Amino acid sequence: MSPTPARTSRERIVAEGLSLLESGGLDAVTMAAVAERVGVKPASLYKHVRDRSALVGALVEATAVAIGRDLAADDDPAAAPRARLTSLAHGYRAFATAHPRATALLFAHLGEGVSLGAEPSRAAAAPVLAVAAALAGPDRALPVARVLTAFVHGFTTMESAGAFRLGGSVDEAFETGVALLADGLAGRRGA
Amino acid sequence: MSPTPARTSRERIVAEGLSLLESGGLDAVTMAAVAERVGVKPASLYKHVRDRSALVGALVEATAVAIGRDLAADDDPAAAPRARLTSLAHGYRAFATAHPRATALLFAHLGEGVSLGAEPSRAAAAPVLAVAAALAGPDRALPVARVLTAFVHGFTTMESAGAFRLGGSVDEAFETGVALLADGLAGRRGA
DNA sequence: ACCTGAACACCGTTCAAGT
DNA sequence: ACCTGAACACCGTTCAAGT
Repeated sequence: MSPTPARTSRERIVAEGLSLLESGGLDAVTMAAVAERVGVKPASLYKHVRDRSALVGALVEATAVAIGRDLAADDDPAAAPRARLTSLAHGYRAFATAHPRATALLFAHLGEGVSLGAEPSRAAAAPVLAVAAALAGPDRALPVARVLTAFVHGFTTMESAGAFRLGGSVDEAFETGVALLADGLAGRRGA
Repeated sequence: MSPTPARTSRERIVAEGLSLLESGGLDAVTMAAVAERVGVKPASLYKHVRDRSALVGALVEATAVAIGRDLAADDDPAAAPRARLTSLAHGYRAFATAHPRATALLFAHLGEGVSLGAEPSRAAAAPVLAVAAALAGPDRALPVARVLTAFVHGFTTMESAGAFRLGGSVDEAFETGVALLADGLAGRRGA
């Protein structure tokens, strides 16, 4: 008579999906594996999630919100713009080191129709836009934010994919990038 | 008596795999789909390729060689370093526009063991290293090349994933990035 | 209202059997 | 020496039946 209460939740499903993603890559995020982790049969997941691509979309969404929260928490609007840039870059890299697969997925082609929702997208972008505005002024904030995100995302993606195999210090390369962009912005400010 | 001659080849398989990759994403690169394209049954592919992950590895390898060739062909060692950087950045972006899925795969986690061979990796990196050396000197070439690749790869990955949705000119953002990096390098040259 | 077992289509892979 | 059909394990998904 009484309808059975939910034995799992979308939150648990997303949490276990993220865990599987980091431990085994996207291929390991299987409806069967997620179901087993949350203690339910595969078919039951469809009561909580439309299908597997919606689940992957939810993983990306959760990741966007998390990185946005981390970066916003680390940002100090009262600090010097260059210090804010350094902190932002280090924060993104730290997040990418902790969650490499999820971070790589942030800007990947998912299914044809699948794309990040407007709100999570805004949450992730806000801290970068704020720092870019401080560095380059409000009317140059958007292109500068895109450049900063591209560098920091590209670098960390390559790093966690194991692309830097010619020796040398990867940390030094990252600092070089941050410094070059900061110097470029400083040079332009007077121009 | 006479053994049957091969009805397909690794080259055709790779070519059709790349075509499927660009038209439908990595999920569309199915042993069945590739086999049908090359006119053979799925099981026969295993005479030419170890398994699906080796096939994907071959797609990445072919892409690395192709982009290395394109970038090297466009580079003019006699040109001014800044012009060479601009040409390199535009060349990478043009390649990524023509082959977005393959370019994104260049620095993706593939299977656990799977990683790009040394030779294709070197072929792809060589033109970037050459331009970086011209811009920053031989002893700073490696970190600078990493920074340039990170920006250009990150930007084009985000662009083809449809990440730039806040309006504004994406072209302008790309030029901003190239100019910032060039300015940063120019400023540092005297330091 | 959620969970399950059974079923289906599809995919990667192997292998004995063909030529 | 390469190709094929048959077979197997696995995966995503649906749905009628349970509680």
